[in-house]
Amino acid sequence: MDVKGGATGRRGPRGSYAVGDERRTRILDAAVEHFAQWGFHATSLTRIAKEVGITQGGLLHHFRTKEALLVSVLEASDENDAVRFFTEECESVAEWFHRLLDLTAHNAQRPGRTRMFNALVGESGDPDHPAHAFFARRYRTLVEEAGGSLRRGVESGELRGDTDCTAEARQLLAVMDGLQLQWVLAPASVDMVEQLHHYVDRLYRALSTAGRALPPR
Amino acid sequence: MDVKGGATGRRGPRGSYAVGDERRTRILDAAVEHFAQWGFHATSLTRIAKEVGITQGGLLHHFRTKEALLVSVLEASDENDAVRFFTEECESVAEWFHRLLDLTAHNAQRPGRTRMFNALVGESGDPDHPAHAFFARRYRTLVEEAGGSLRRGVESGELRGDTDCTAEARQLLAVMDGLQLQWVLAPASVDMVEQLHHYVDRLYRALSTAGRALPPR
DNA sequence: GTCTATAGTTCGATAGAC
DNA sequence: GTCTATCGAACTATAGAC
Repeated sequence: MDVKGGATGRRGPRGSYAVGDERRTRILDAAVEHFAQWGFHATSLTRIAKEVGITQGGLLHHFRTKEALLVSVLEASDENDAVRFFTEECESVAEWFHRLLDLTAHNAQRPGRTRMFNALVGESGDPDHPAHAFFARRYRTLVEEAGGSLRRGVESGELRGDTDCTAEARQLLAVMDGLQLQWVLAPASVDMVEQLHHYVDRLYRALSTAGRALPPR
Repeated sequence: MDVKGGATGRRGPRGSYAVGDERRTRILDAAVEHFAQWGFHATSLTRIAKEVGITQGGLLHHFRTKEALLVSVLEASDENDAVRFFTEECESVAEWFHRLLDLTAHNAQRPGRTRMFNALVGESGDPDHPAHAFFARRYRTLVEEAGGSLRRGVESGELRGDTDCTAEARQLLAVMDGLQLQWVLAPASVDMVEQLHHYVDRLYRALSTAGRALPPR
């Protein structure tokens, strides 16, 4: 959580940059909503600035360019997502599946971020999109990490030896993303958690050596 | 394939609007690529016009507003997609699954349209987006039709009686959409057809009364 | 059917006052 | 750290000539 420029103030009660940091956070939060609604290209810095009560010039003091703002938003939100839920080691694949359900439940609690990811992932198919490299790398990483979790399950004997871990990882991510697309368009009609549970339940039945449905926590 | 305004000219060799129709088609094709790259809001009519060799004013003769162009693009491409692949009755669920694989293979052959759908679906989570109603209705329809195909399979005895047709339909659409997102970002790393085949194969094994993998065509 | 011209906005980014 | 002012550019849509 670094600060702008070369600030050297130290944190503390009424620390010297506590105010600036809070403004930064408010900008990031507003930016999420705007990227969600407009995508990157059509998002207006002026509108974001107005929302947090400053001018466009004032906003550019915190983020030098529109693209820098995008990068900050993506990095800040990914840190609290995939890293927290995906990367951590799990004692079992079953537990890891439950973590994915937790993540999905969490996403349903913050429509802004979920909608933003839908909008930006879709846009960033264009190789010239400023987030293209970010999302390409993100999926590569997520497939590797999810695949690794499954592979450990194979090695521990929890999953069958003929499991195609990479393919299953990709498929799992696809289901989660696809459910998010449908949920954003009709939140009342789609229960993401229930749907994903339905999926991992059958998946566990197919892949586990026990051949049983996903055990509860 | 109706024409602009209230044109009443009849088609024929050198028909009165054959030229205009071809221009219209070229505009629509170009628009697909631009909506794919920029989404709706950030797409520029001037750039589309330049691509087909006319001016922005000339383009607006064929489509009175940007939004009218979007609607035309969506309606034209949906007609040749879901309707052709999804709606038709199938003699069996197995055959219907093979049709979905055909559709996926078809989508892999036209990255422009596939990317456009990714970009617009993501953007249209915003209720104010000009395509929001279109996509909300589209998923409602597709879930109904896909669910209907499965339900006929239950009634014919091909699928188990306890199949949750609506949930399976939603899940199937989610997998297809999610795979498209990953494929657009890394076409060389993701084989959509193979991945979907992997999915429907297991799905058929789980849902069919025979309990066997998807039979080949 | 396509052009030019233009009205009326809005945009990202820079520069400098305070 | 925020503001004002401003530049240069792009945008949608309209109006009217040909």
